[in-house]
This record gives sequence, C-alpha cells and structure tokens, in this order.
Amino acid sequence: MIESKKRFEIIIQKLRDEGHKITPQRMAIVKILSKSENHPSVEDIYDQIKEDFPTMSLATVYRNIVLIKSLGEVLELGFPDGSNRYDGNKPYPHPHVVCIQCKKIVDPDLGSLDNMTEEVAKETEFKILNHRLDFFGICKRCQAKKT
Amino acid sequence: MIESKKRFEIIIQKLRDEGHKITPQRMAIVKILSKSENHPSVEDIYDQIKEDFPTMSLATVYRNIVLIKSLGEVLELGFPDGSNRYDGNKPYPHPHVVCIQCKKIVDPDLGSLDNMTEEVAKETEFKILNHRLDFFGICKRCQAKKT
DNA sequence: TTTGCTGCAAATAGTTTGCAGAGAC
DNA sequence: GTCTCTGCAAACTATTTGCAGCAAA
Repeated sequence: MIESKKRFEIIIQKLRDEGHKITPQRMAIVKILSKSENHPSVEDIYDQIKEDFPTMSLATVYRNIVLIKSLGEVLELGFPDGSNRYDGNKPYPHPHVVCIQCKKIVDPDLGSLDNMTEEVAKETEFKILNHRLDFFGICKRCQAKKT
Repeated sequence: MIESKKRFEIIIQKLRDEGHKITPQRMAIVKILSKSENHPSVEDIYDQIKEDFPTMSLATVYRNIVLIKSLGEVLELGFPDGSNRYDGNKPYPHPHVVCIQCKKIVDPDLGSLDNMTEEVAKETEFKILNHRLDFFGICKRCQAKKT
C-alpha cells in the first residue's frame, strides 16, 4: 500500500528533523505504526519485530511510541479494559468500531462530528480540543461463528 | 437532590434482591456512586468514605465497584491515561465533556447517536452493542485562569 | 449460625526508568 | 568522538486476590 509508505517517510523525516537518530529498531517500529494494520497493540508490535530483532526489548517499543506520540504522528487508543492500540496511519481523531470478540478494529466512514463539537462547545462553554468516538459490537465474522 | 436518592434506593434494592449483604461500607459507596458528583474516581470515593470509616480499605472500594458494575448500575469511564471515573447516576452510555486541566467531567445535552449507530452498523456489518463518546477540552473556569 | 464481607498484605500486569554498553552520525 | 539509543532489570502504579476474623441476615 503506497499510502502507508508515505506515512513511513513522513514520520522518519520528522524524527530526523527533530534530531533523533534513525536506528533499525526505530525504523521497524515506525514501519508497523505507519501501516497500522488492524491497529496494533504494543505486544503486536513487539512480537512482529522480535522475528527480525530477537534482542528487541519491550521498553524500546514503549519509548519509541512515547516519542512518536510527542510528535503527534501516532494516535493512541486506550480502552476501558486497559488495553492500548495504536494508529500511525491516521494520527488524528476519528471514530472506531471495535469487535469485542476478536478485538478487530475498523475505521468506518462517517460524517464528521464538527457540528456536534460546536454544539457541545456552545452548551458547556468548554473550548473543545479533541474527541473520541468508539462503537463496540460484534463483527460479521464473529456473528457467523455464533459462539 | 431527590433523583440521586432514587438511584441509591434502586441500587440497594438490586443488591438485596441478588442476595448481597448491605454493610455500612457498601451503603457509603453506593451513596457516592448514586450521586456521582463530578464523576468520582476510586480514590475520590475512598477519600470521602475514610472520613466516616477510618479503617476503610481501597480493596473494598474496588470490590464493590466490580459488584455494582456486574449489576449494570454503574458506568465505568476508563480514560486513555489510565484513570477511571464512575457514574452511578446515569449508568448507560452517554457523551462526556472532560476538562484536561482540572479533570472536571460534565454531561452535555446532545441529540442521541442512534442514527449514527445505525449508519455504522450498515456500513461495517457489525452488530453494534455499545458506544463511547468523549470530548476533551478546557472548561470555562480553567480558560479564565489562563495558566 | 451461616455465609458473605472487610481489612490487610502480598501478588499481578502494564508501563516506566536507571544504568552501562552499543551504535548512529 | 560524541551523544543518543538500546537491552536488561528493577521500580512503579493501579488493581486484584488470599486469608483470617467480623458482621449482616
């Protein structure tokens, strides 16, 4: 997918611009984040990279995610159950649909929440900076399995 | 507020019906949850109750929240930063507005998300069971403080 | 009296941090 | 050669659990 490659380049360039070194481990993490297939967890990233870098440490994954978050190039999706998933492909707020059985996460196409955001701002007198919208349910495949 | 008193009665009754004992500590926790002033955290609940019950244990707060959650009578609001807040006054999904400075949480009046939920269901072929919508920003008071 | 509840302390899980050596530039 | 980054292990924090005594019904 050519789009994720573009994301990869953007993030790497931004890291360079800010004076961070481009290590193989860092590149591997950015590569996975920029693709963000099915919104990986820290463990997902760690497991994938360990195949190429057997000495890879979980701490390194965490540290790089913190770094890339600080650049605003990855969206962190913390869930109520404590799990975290990441999206470096679309690092701006957008709705998600989560399968509570297989944990798959999908990005639906929805009209934006701009008008709702405005409504909230007016009513509560908050200055709204950000939002988060998730739907939870059961995906088609898991419905078929009818556990 | 008469409404929170009603919530208190409902939760206590449900606990009784399910065969749970009504201890003073439990009543104190239910009382705070049913009011849910500003959506308390576990620590908030613990601190409030410790004034009346100096021996109160955090574990007891956690255990009772788990119990009341299992009855569906409290809404758990886990946030990306790992913090948890609770709402036993309106224990069904509804949008929240969070001040990222003073951590205040407000319930805005918004049209429901029913049509959006339907749209998502149709597009993704998920069976949607639940949702979560939060807005993050700065409340009027914190804007005035202009840190 | 019976059974579940509480308080305490220890266990757990996910994430962060200190340090010394390795490696990018 | 310099200075950041990595791997390891220890530290941390929020939450859960085991156990013995206590108290609600």
